Amino acid sequence: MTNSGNLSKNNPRYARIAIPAPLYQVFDYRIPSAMLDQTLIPGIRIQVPFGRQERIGILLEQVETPNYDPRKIKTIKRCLDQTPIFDASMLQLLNWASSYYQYPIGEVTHAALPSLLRKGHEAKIKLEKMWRLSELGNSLQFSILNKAPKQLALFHYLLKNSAGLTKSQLATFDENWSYSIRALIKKLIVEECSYDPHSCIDEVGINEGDIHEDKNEHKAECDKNSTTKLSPALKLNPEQSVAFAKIMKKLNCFTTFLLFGDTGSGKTEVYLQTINALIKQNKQVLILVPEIGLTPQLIDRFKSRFGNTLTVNHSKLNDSERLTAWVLANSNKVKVILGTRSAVFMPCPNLGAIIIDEEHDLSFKQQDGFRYSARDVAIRRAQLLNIPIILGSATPSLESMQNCINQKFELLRMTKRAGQAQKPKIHLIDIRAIKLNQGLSDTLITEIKNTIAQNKQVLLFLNRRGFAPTLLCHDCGWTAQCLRCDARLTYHAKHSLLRCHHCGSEQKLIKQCLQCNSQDLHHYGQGTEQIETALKQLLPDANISRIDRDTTRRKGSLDKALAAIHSGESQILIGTQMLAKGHHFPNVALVGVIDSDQGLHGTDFRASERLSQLILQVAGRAGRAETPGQVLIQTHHPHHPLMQLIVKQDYQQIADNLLAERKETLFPPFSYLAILRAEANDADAALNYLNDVANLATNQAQVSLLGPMPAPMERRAGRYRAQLIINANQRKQIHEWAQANLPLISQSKLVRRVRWSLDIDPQEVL
DNA sequence: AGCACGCCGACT
DNA sequence: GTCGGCGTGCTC
Repeated sequence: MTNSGNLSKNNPRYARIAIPAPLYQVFDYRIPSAMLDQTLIPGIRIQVPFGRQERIGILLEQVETPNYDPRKIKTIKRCLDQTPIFDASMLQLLNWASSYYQYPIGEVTHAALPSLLRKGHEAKIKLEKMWRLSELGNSLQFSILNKAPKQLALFHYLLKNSAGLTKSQLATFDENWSYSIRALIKKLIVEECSYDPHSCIDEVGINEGDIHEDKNEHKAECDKNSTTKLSPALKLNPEQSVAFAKIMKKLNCFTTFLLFGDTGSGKTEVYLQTINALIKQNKQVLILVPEIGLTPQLIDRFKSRFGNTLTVNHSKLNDSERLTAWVLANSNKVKVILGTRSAVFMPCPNLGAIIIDEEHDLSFKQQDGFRYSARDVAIRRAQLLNIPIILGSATPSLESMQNCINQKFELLRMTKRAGQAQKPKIHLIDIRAIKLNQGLSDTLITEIKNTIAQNKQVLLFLNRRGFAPTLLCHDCGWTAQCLRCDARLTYHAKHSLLRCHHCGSEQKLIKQCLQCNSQDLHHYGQGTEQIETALKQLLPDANISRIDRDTTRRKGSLDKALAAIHSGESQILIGTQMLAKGHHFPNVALVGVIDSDQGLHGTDFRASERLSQLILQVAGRAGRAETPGQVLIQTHHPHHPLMQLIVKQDYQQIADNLLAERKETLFPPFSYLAILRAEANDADAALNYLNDVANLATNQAQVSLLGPMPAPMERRAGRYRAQLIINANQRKQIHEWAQANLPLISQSKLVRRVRWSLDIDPQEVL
């Protein structure tokens, strides 16, 4: 593939470049003679003229014969890198992803980089900003600061630390440091500085201690696995030991493990010890967790174990923090790379294993643009590098379960709770024909009271925020609908609003029916806000925390609420799935699922799978420490077979049943899907476009097409949506069909009127 | 995607 | 007469 070395110097050489543009092709450029002596290694960034603009692309390879009229070929403007920003295996991975997900290679390479690198920033990081006294400041009489005690104190502190102080050092000295510093800078007493740029991190590696304030801890971790300040490994129970031993046997070859471990069985400890083993071999480990699961708690747990050999890739990092994380991972000094979906593309020059926690989680699939599955890309990455990958879950996806049956994955099963904890007991509350108190049955209310009386916490789960999902006119039956979506508006009592949860639009609460002017408007159904209100009436003395998107919108409010829960200040927690994932609440003894029936009649073929995963996950929040837990599920379908299996907490059986169903109906994992979606401003454009594609598409691959049909919620945010489902027995057929028809899809004469997307292995068939 | 070109309607 | 609406075409 890379033939740069083999070409004779006399032949004209062309650079084949991936350019970020929604175009399914690569672009060839002439290499200027000045660059001909340089070794242009694939994977470097190159700036080129593109149309009337300039763009930064990635060199894929050098070729002797361009795929374009040589007279029209333009010349490279400049190289941005000496050493490749993507190594050979990463380029291979990106090429694979581009063809697998049928997405332009230039966009794929673009998506795999932090934004500063996309914009042409050097692949190095500036060291942390620091402040020190200026020459003037050093020769100063303090007396002129007598009227500003804070500034004076800071001045003395800086005088003692002539080399300068970092943001965090200053912040520990005085939390309002930035005001004082700014004032001192204005007076020319203090100047900004940073370390010598030559000691910047580059591909050679970081200069120990320069980045992290805590030099000792960093050194300790880098030199030897001295565990001075770091928490020690826990003792593994027999099941954990077996799993760990099986992983250890395959450290040097590609194996996909499915660590199917019930809640509390100690999956994380298996990860941690695996990581430790690899660090001892000087290898790196990449860990991906769901978006919602990358909590401060989890980060702390990893930090306390691996100290500064860790880099984290939050969704909340800013551009330069992202670049720092990227450079650190690339430097190979950082051994543990922890992140969400996009971290699957983090550079790891010495990667020894990949871990995907909660592998069934939806957030591993990107839902717009480049619609990749980080889990599947990670498996491919592990395969290319010939290293093991561990997928962990208490409720694995049916795809992964089937892959174990097919022996594509190696199953590691853990059923015992680690430590003292016992499995919670799950009971159903049959709420058919039962009078409910704002959605709550008497049984549930009584148990809530009992639990808090015993000084234990209660967690109530309802996957619907707001006060009530429906506002209905009692006289004529009219309901408040969103003007831009085919959806009802949700009543939010606190702000007296009607909100659309699909497009975000909101309006003041109306007092009169818009159809018959009646004032007899009622709200129906319950949301988390209503449950909170109801419980405040029922238990006026209880401390209640509600956690959903409405209460955690402001930065830091989630952390605050979680802190109140951990301190025991809150006795009752009400939340949506935000609360169900990733958190440990050791003192929760009762989990209540207020409405379990939503998922039973979903339109998506994965609705049952998702429902059982979610309920079992919520149930797992109960009784994690020595407190035995109880789970109560309110349902109208107590005899539904799925509900019965959920009570038994038998996910294996649930999966077997659902797999049998999928086999019968030929849905994934027994077939493969792609969806061509389209949306447009007028009602017919999207359907017309999809009809055009469906009618003109070549079908050598013999796929079956379902539709075109309107999307289940046809209108959303004022746009009409439609979809065409492509279904086949073999993965290959999907790709053949997509490849053959992509020109038609992207260039149909009706395409200008729509926005379209092709989704390979869609997760939501909506 | 971005950007320019070009062709039509409604303004100072 | 020009400003600017967005339909169309192109990017090595």
